[in-house]
Amino acid sequence: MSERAVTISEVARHAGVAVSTVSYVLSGKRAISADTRRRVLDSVRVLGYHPNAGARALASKRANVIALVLPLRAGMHVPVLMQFATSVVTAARQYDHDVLLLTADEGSDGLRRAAASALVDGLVLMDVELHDSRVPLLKDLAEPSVLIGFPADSAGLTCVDLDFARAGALCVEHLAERGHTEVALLGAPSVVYDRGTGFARRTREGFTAAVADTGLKGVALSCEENFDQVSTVIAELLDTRPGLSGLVVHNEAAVNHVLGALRQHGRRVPDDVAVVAICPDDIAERSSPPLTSVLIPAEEVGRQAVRLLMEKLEGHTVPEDTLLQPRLTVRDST
Amino acid sequence: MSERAVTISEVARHAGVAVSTVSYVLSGKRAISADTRRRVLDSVRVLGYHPNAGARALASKRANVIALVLPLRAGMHVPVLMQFATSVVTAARQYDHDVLLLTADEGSDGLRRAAASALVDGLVLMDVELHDSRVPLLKDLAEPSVLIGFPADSAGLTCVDLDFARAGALCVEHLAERGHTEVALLGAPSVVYDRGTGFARRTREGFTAAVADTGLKGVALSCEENFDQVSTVIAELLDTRPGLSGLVVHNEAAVNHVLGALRQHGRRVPDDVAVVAICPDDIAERSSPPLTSVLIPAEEVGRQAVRLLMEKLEGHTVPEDTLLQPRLTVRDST
DNA sequence: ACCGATTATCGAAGCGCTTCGACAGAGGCG
DNA sequence: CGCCTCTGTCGAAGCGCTTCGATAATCGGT
Repeated sequence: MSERAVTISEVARHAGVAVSTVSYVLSGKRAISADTRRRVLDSVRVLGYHPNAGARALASKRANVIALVLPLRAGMHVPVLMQFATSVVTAARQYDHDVLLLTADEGSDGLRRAAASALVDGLVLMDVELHDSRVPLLKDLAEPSVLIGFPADSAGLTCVDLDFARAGALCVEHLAERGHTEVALLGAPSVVYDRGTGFARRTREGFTAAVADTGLKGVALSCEENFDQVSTVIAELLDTRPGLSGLVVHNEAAVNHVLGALRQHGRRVPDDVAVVAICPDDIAERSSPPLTSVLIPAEEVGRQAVRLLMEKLEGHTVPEDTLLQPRLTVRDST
Repeated sequence: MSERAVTISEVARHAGVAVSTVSYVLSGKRAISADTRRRVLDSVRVLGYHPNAGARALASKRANVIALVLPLRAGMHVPVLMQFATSVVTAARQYDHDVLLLTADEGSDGLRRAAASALVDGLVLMDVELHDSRVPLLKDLAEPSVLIGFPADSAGLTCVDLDFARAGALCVEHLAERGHTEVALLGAPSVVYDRGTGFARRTREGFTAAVADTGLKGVALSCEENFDQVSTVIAELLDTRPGLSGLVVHNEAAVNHVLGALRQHGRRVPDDVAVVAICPDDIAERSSPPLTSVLIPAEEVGRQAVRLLMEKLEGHTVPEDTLLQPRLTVRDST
C-alpha cells in the first residue's frame, strides 16, 4: 500500500509556484515560461502527482469519461462486439478519456443515471435496433451521443456503421462476376431480424436489390447457429435449387457450420459452391478453405464513433450519418 | 437538451431543510424523522435530482466506480470473457458501483493512472497469466483488487476462479465411469500454454493427475482453432491410438471443429468416441449432439469477485483463494 | 526615459457534495 | 422540577481542482 495521494498544492509548494500555475502548466490554457514549466513538471514527476479525477470533474464540469452502452442481445456475435468495444476504449484514451461500461440490465435508467450524475460527458451506443428504446432518451439528455448502427429514424442522431446494404450487394456482384447465376443469403438468426436489428436487415436489402439488379436468381434466409439446423437448411437449399452455386453468409457463428454442412453433403468449396462471408478477417482466414469475405471494420467504426463524439463535446457540429464503404477480400472460397 | 442539473441545495431549499439533512436522508448515515425524509424524497423526485458524481467522489473519497481490467489476448474465447465482464457489471450495480473498462493497450500504466487519480476505488483483473506483469503493481496500489484467475504466486492476493484442476479431473472420472480406458485432452491453443495462462495449465494438470489416479491411458495436447489443424490432430490421434474412445475438449472455439472432424473421419459420438467439453452451456447445448460438459460458472465467478472486492473496500479481510467447484452435466455425447 | 501593451504569475472564489461538531427540543429519571 | 440523555437538524469546513480577474514584471516604440 502506498502513501496518501499527492495533491496539486503539494506540487505547487515543491516547485515554489502557485496552485493555479501548476494547473495552467498541466492544462496549457495559459502561457507559462519555459523555466517555470520545467520546474513544475519536474516536481510532478518527483512527487508522482496524478490529478484527482473527482476534483477535476467537479471544477471543470468535464469527467473525461464516456459511456459505452453495450447490451448483449441474443444472436449477436460477441467477438465482433468486443472488437468495437476495444477500439472505442483505445480511441477514447487517445483523447484522454476513459470508458464506463454500461450493459443492458439497467435499461435506459443506466444511461439516464450516468448522464444526470455527470459521471460521463457523452455516450457511445452499440447494438442499435431499428426501434431502439434508448433512442428517445438520447434526445432528452444534455450529453452528446453517437450510435454504432442505425435506428429506423436516425434524424437528429449521429450514427456510424459499415454500409451493410452495400456489403450485401458487393457479395452478390462478386458472385455474379464469377459467373454464378443462382445465389442465396444465409443471414442472422431469425430472432435478430424479428428484433429489427438494422445491420441484418440492411444486408438483406442490399443482397435482394443486387440480385434484382444483376438479374440473378436468389433467396435470402435467416440462419440459426447450431450445426443440425444449418445442415438442414443447406440440404434443403441444395435439394430445391439445383442451380444454386453461390452462398453469401452473414453470420459469424454459423459460417463454419455452413462449411461443415457443405462438406457433409459432398459439396466442394469453391468448385461446387462458392462462399462469400461477411465477417471478421480472423474467422475468414481460419476457415477451411479461407473465405472470400467482406470484413466488418470494427476498429475503424469505433474510432470514428469516438472522434465524432469528441467533436460534439467540443461543440462542433458533425454529419449525422457516417457510412463506411465495405471492401471485399478474395480468398480461396470463390 | 435538458436544463442545468439540479443540485443538492436546490433540493434542500425545495424541501425546506438544510443541505446536510438532504445528504443524510440520501446516505442514511444519520437518523432522520419519517416526516422530513418523506419531504426530502418528494423534492428529490419532483426536481429529478441526481447527485453529482464528481462532487460526491471528491467529498467522500469514494468514486463508486471499479475498474475491470480486460486484456484481450490471442486464443482467449471472447464470449466467455464477456460473460465474466457482464456479470461483474451487474454485480457492481447491485452495490451501487459502476465499472470502468480498461484494456490492454495502455498496459499497467492504465491501472496506475486509474487508481492514482481516484477514478476507481478498486480493481477486478481478468485473464490473469501465471507470471502477470500487472501483479507486482497491485501490491503497490492503495486500492484493493481481486483477480479472476490465479497467477503462479497468489500469496497476498485475492483470487477467484473455477477449480480447473478439479474440472479436468472430473471429466476423466466421468469417462472412466463410462468404461473408457484411453482418453485424450484437447486443450487451448499452444500460445495460451506458452504464455502461462493458469486455467489452461491447471486443467491439464488435473487431467493428467486423474488419468494417473484412475489408471487410464491418456495424453494431453494443445489444440489450434482452425478446422484443418483440428482435423489433422484428430486423424493422428485416431490413427496412433486405436484404443482411444474418450475425448476431453477444453477449447470453446475448437469444440465444433472436433465434432466436425470426428464426423469427417466416420466416428460417431458417443458410440465410437465419447466427448466431454469444458465450455459454456449454450455451446454445449447447441452442438450436435449436445455435449456432456463442465460449464464455466462465469456469472458466479464475476459475482464473487465483486463481492470480495466490496468486502475489501469496507475494510474487511477476505479469503485469499476462492475456488468454485465444477459440476458436470451429462448430455448426449458420452 | 516614459507609456501602453504584453507576458507570466498569483490569489481567491467557487464547483456540489460529505461530514463533523454544535445545539435545540423532547423525554426519562430521581 | 432540574438534570441528563437522546434525536433530529443545522451550519460550516473542507475535498482538490479550474478559472477569473488582478497585478507585477518586461518590452518595444518613441
